[in-house]
Amino acid sequence: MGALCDFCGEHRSMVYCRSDAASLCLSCDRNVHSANALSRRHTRTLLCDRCASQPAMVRCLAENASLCQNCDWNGHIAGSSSAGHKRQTINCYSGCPSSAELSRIWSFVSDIPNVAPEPNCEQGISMMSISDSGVSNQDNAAGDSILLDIASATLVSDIGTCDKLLVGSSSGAGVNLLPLATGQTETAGSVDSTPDKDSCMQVPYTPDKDMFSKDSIYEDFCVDDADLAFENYEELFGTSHIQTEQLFDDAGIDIYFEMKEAPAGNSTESKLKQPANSNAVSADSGMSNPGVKGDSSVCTPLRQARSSLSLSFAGLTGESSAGDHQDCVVSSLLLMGEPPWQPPGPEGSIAGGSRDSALTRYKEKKMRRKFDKKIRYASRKARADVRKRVKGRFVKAGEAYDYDPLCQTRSY
DNA sequence: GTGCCGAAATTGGCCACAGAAGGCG
DNA sequence: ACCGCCTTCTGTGGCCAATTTCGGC
Repeated sequence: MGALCDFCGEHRSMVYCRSDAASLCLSCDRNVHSANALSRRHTRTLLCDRCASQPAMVRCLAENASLCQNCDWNGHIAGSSSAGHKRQTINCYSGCPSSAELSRIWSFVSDIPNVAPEPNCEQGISMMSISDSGVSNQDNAAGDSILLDIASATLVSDIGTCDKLLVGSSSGAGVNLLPLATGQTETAGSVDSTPDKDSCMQVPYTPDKDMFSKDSIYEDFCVDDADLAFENYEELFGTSHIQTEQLFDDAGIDIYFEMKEAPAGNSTESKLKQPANSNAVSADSGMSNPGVKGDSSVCTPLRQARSSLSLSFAGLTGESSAGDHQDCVVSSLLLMGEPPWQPPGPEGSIAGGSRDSALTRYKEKKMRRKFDKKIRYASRKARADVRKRVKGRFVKAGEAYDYDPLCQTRSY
């Protein structure tokens, strides 16, 4: 740490605002994000203790440090002595929490400076959205009520509940949980840190057996539920049905059913696939970069999936909450290196039947949706249905055609 | 285990045009 | 503020070429 606040340049930065792409001290964080309702929606998280430039994804309990994906990966790379460190997720928050509220929730952060209450910020903790999930929730059974609330909400966090957490609030403190912005999984319990959401590799982690031994976690992963997030998203932002459909198209999710079968211990390959930048947006940019296209040997399906993802959200960047949701929901679902319901390694091995079941359900739903394609303009469809074609292409009225949908005849 | 090759599967683009949307007087 | 005219943009389905994946050797 030690980087200065991007805003005031005086105080040590503590949190990272993804929407602003800025590291801020707590004081400036409150000032900046109390300006208006939109800025209050910016999701922030702790700054990485190691590089002090990226948002922290996990808290390493052994090192007592908040780490971004890159640093987490570098520090807990497979095979290293620290690979078994227990880690917990650090999710993002929004609103204008006071320093007291922050210190209450980020109990592991000992040096939260005092920040004067921001008069413009009417909503403090009630607006705040933070999730401090993981083992500490279980270990600190006597924690305060907020932590317990968070814990209870997080412990049930699977894909199916993700969207609920996003829009709802847990009981009591009214804390809204926001999934972490980048590839961090929503997996509760000990963190299965996924430093490389860009590749199909496996990463070291310390699984909470209780979490993953429950078949129900995997069994309950329901694409229907996951889809809900995107359907709601569509309702909120008007994205076309087809686009949302593409989010979970074959390449988009099938890779998560398939890739877990990849060898987990191939550190060489993993290294090769590790992105230079763990930032989700950057990673996506890289994917859309034509220069990357040449590398067809690396996880092509993933690239395709993410390509469609970036297209789907092409118009939703910027300051809006949509961008935040893109980060927090979509990224966490699709950009993570592995599916949250499937921890790597033997301990995470789930009965093949459950996996097949999930895969089957997904495929069935996908087929349904393909046939359920929404037609926005029935009149256009009606016209297209009767329009004459040449090799599938529409032809001008009166010109020669080789296919007439009405009578299947040719004009020549 | 690896590489090559052909087959199969998937993807994206093209076409014309009615109607929606927006700008302008 | 409302209206009419004009221009631009969008979406629709079938086919095909290009690309990717898969399986056999």
